[in-house]
Amino acid sequence: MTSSSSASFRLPAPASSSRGAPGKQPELLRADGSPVRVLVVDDETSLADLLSLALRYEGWDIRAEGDGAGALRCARSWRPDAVLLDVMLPDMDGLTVLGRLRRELPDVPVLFLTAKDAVEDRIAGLTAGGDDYVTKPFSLEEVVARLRGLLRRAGAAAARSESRLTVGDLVLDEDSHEVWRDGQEIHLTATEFELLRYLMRNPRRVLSKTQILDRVWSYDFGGQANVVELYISYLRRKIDVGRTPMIHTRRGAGYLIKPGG
Amino acid sequence: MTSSSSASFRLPAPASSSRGAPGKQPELLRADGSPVRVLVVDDETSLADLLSLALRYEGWDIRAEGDGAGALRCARSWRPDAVLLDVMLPDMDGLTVLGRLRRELPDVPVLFLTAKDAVEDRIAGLTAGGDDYVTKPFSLEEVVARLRGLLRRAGAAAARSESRLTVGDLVLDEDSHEVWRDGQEIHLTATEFELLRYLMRNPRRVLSKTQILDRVWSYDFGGQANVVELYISYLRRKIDVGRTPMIHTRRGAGYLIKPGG
DNA sequence: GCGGATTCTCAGGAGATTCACAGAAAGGCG
DNA sequence: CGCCTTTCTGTGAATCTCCTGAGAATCCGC
Repeated sequence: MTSSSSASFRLPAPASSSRGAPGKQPELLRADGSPVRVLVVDDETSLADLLSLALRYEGWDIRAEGDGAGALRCARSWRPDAVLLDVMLPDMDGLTVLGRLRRELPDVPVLFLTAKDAVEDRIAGLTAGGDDYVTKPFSLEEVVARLRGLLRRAGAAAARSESRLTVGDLVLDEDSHEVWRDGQEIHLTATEFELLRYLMRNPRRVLSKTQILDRVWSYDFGGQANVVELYISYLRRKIDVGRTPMIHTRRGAGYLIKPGG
Repeated sequence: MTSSSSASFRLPAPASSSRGAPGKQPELLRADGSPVRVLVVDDETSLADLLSLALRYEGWDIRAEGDGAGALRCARSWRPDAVLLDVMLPDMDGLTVLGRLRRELPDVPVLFLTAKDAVEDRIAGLTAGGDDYVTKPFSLEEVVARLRGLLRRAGAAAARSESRLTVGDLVLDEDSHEVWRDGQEIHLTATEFELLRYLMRNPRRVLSKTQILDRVWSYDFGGQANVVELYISYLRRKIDVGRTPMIHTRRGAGYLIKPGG
């Protein structure tokens, strides 16, 4: 076997200032400092494009393939650090692709994309090796979060401590889905949690309602943009009530979160 | 039993490097600090792949072989710390393989995989020397646990003879299968025990119902995901009744266990 | 082979969550 | 200051998730 080129990841020194990539929190990097490589495999071009765009924005190196053959070719030559794999592909069974992929990249984590109606014929063992999956339709935040989780766990232990986001006295744990403000635990619903995570991953940055909608709600959401206002309101009630507000409105622009004061 | 003929699972193949361990408890290591080596011998590729994947995720170094000849070759050159051996191999009798394996690796523990209808006393004889066995179909948690037990007892683990998991005042002994909450012993059925062990091996981490199903139920389970809810309910009745709850539901995400509070 | 223990399906119900709608409140501008 | 726009939030309904009792099927020890 070829010596595994699987990179171990490390985190750059934590800092609160923005960095190369879009003002995000600490980025995952390969051991040599180059960006993490993610292979996207989906035959629906629109989806693949959407995903590629979003993941690129995370500062990752993205390559997309539309079928199993291409995916395998790419895996072989490009050696990605993670794979985003639609289990329904045109040319070959998703599981076949997976099998060959694993033969090629034994230690690379895979995030599966599955249709929601395929839940019934679930595939045993899909998550057995620490892999994960999301069901369509998904939100981009969800995909990014899961992917980060996989990369984090697949990488060096050093990167493991980083399952928490912190802004001021507000802390969010991505593993346990717990949130604390000033040490006090706060219960959030799934949507509230994803919204807050998105805000906290972009501290001090104005996010428009459209951006939030595109990012936190699933891509097929057809409702009113006003849900964002509603959920911001919910969040405020839970984390800003009676304290120095951290969520701020920029009229005509959007919302942002920043440490109190 | 819904004979969901849907997807028979096919998974990847072996390879020789190790993926970082998950956010697990103490890891087993060899004396020199390198990962423990486990040789998987099974002619059913899908099973061998599934096992390789799961064991690799434990942080172990895995190699897989499909027949007795390959197994012996690998044993000789690679010197594994444990062997996972299907007693039904195409080219030679399981006993023969075992015999030669023993000549090669006298002190290495072996975990047998056997069909459920296999003659029990024959296996009993095989395990006389401190080896162990699991019957197909098995759950990954079971295999991993047994393997950990064997390795621990064989001393490959550098002083890490921890057979107990502790989360708050909840204690689980993997050797005796006993469980205590606040000093009081609690009787659990086999499935309840495995579920609790899985939760306790991943404290403060949200585990989805799919993850739990993939890990705690046997790989051929074709039933409804709602068994997980049921067993969570059983567990709560036994360990959380009238006390500070330790098992928590994260709606839309999964379950997690954490010390009271 | 018998009887209790265990595993699992099914389905009803409780409760949580999501979201639209609409009026109230706040901000901005002439 | 009055008016228009944008944002906030109360209400309620539809939906979804989860919990659990009941009972059938199966396993296991004796």
